[in-house]
Amino acid sequence: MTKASTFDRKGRATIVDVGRVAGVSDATVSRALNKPETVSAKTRARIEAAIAETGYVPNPLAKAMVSGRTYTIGALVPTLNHSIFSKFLHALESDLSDQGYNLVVAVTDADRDREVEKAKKLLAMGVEGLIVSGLSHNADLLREAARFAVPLIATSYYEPSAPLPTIGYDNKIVATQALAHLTALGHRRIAVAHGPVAGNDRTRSRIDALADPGEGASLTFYETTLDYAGGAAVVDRLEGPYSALLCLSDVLAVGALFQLRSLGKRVPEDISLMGFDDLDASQFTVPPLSTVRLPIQDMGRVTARAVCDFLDSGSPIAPRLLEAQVIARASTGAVPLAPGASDNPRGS
Amino acid sequence: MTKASTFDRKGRATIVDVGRVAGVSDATVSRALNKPETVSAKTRARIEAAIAETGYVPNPLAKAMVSGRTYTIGALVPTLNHSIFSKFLHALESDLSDQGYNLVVAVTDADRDREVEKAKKLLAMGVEGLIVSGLSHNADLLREAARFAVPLIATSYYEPSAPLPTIGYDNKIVATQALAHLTALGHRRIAVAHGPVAGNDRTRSRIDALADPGEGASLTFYETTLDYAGGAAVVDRLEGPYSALLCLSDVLAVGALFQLRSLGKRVPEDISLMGFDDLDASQFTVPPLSTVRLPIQDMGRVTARAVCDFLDSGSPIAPRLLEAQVIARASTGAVPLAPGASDNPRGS
DNA sequence: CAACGCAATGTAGACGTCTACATTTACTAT
DNA sequence: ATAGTAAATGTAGACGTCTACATTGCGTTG
Repeated sequence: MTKASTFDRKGRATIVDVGRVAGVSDATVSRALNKPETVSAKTRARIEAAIAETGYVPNPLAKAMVSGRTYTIGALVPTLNHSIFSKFLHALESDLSDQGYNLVVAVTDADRDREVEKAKKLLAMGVEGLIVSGLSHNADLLREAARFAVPLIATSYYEPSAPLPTIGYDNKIVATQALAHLTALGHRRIAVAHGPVAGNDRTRSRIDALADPGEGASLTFYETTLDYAGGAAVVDRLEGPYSALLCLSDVLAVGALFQLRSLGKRVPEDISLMGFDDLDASQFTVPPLSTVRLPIQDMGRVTARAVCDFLDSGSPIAPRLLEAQVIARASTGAVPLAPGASDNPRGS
Repeated sequence: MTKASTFDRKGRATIVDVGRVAGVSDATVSRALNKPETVSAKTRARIEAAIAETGYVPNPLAKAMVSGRTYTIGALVPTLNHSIFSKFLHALESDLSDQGYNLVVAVTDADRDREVEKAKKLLAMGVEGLIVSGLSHNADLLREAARFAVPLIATSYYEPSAPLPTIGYDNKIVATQALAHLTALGHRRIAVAHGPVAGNDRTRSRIDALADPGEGASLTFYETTLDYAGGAAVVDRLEGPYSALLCLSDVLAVGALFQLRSLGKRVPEDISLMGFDDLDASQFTVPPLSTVRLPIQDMGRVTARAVCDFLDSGSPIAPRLLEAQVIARASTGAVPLAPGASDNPRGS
């Protein structure tokens, strides 16, 4: 009943106030809180009453200061508007949380300078680990992480020789898998749509992997903006008798699909369409989209485990390759028998 | 050049070590760091050298402990897999960051108990503010926030009489706006698809607002899962001659659209289709989706400002109504003249 | 040259919690 | 009863940084 009025030096009661009220020392209160079995039941009861009376709540900062731990991990992502990243964060948060860690999120807008800037903020607030996307970063990022002696992990990428541990898929292999799906269906003349290369090493690698397609295939690349409109735009720019359009992102593929259909092209009869990422929407488009499912969930899980293991027991963080999987749906099919017979009335 | 070897009591050099090397007291080092103008240029130079030599990096925890501030805000969202939430967080993070705050994210999976649980974790790590979605919460949530004397804001909701400040749109008004768009086009028999009501007060309010539609309109409600498949499923369950399908989420509408098209129904000739949220994809579907654009970006901005203003200058957090906007696109049209005359040959 | 004022730096203790070690208490076994 | 022991609690100081106040030193002014 006694209001906390006697304790509000700056408002909050401390462990010492609790001790005073309960008639014990602050050490005993601390023990009652952290190792209840070491304090007698009677005393514990008195302390609990005192806590209730004073409205004591532990000061997280003091605790962190003593333990030197914040149980906080920082993640830097280019954007939250792409489901690939939000899914990753979802999985990451889930697992970190299970292991008692919190997740701080910072958005970089794919800008390397902003990335370092925000990384510094995160470090200054005490994150114990830093997770970034991809491999191309401002050199200061590595330096800062090292200065603060905080582990730094790159995701969405697998490159064992990188200067920092990478956890993700191998973008080259993945691109090759997608291409293989198309060539196996007989496609040779293939258009490839992709988002901006600048500052996006994942896109870069995928393209590189396709540079020498083999199998007598010939690829033509179309760069565009990474959104539905970009996918649609590529369809308008398409030249030549492609039998397949490979989009290095499902967002592009869905955009392209809508545009193809509104132009009256049939998928896959006129042109096969393949995406990348396996968005939620991709299995519900008409026709359902063939795509490559990236191991995003796994990536979140594995990354979370790796950081936590490192922080909890010092096990070093090893690079880790995760496998992607081609999902063949109805948007890809065999090459039309008469390849030259492409008569499309006033198309595009 | 001298390695940090003399300072690694537990690894890191402290301000005291720097002082020792520079031949000054720790207070002077602290000042050199925080109010450089109060220390002579000569000393400052020596201190900087000492910092470089020792590899000193400030301990965020000690700093936070003294200042009593963490500059960290916690956000609890049901999921990160829905772009409505990730967009909100994107905007929120952006603005918080501009004002010098960090954002900790926790996912609740729309489970109230998990919500409190995670809220406690966030409070225990020292967040200075808590942001949640919607109005229905475990009672402990309010209590805990109060115990820690941390402001708690509900978003995606506007309800000035709520026990906590709300920043968002009025779900009833918004639903009414959508319905008005359809009735203005002459629709009277309307199917309404919505996600699970349990634990989702936003959906609840929208439905309530439609309970008494007026205008001689008659609505039938279909509950389904909140994903593309759910939207598609509703189409299959539809009974009766509806002239319009109103989906209380664009995800449902897009799912429904795909399904309608694969059944050969024309939109909007056979049935008008309206969504809710204005997803990125919604303007690129075929036909583009009429929808209600929710002020998500604004909500992030306004919420961020409100918390920061409160923390920085104590201005109380006031409820705030944000306006939604009907976006009329091609998926909605006038009611067909001969409502019964629906003869479409295997379309698409 | 004394007195003053200001700039630069040092001293000391606070912030709230934890913990190694010391002390007290109570009980058991002889 | 008495030493011995284990359980319960207290004492003191550490964690790293900040800051109010005290001190030092120097230059200016009359």
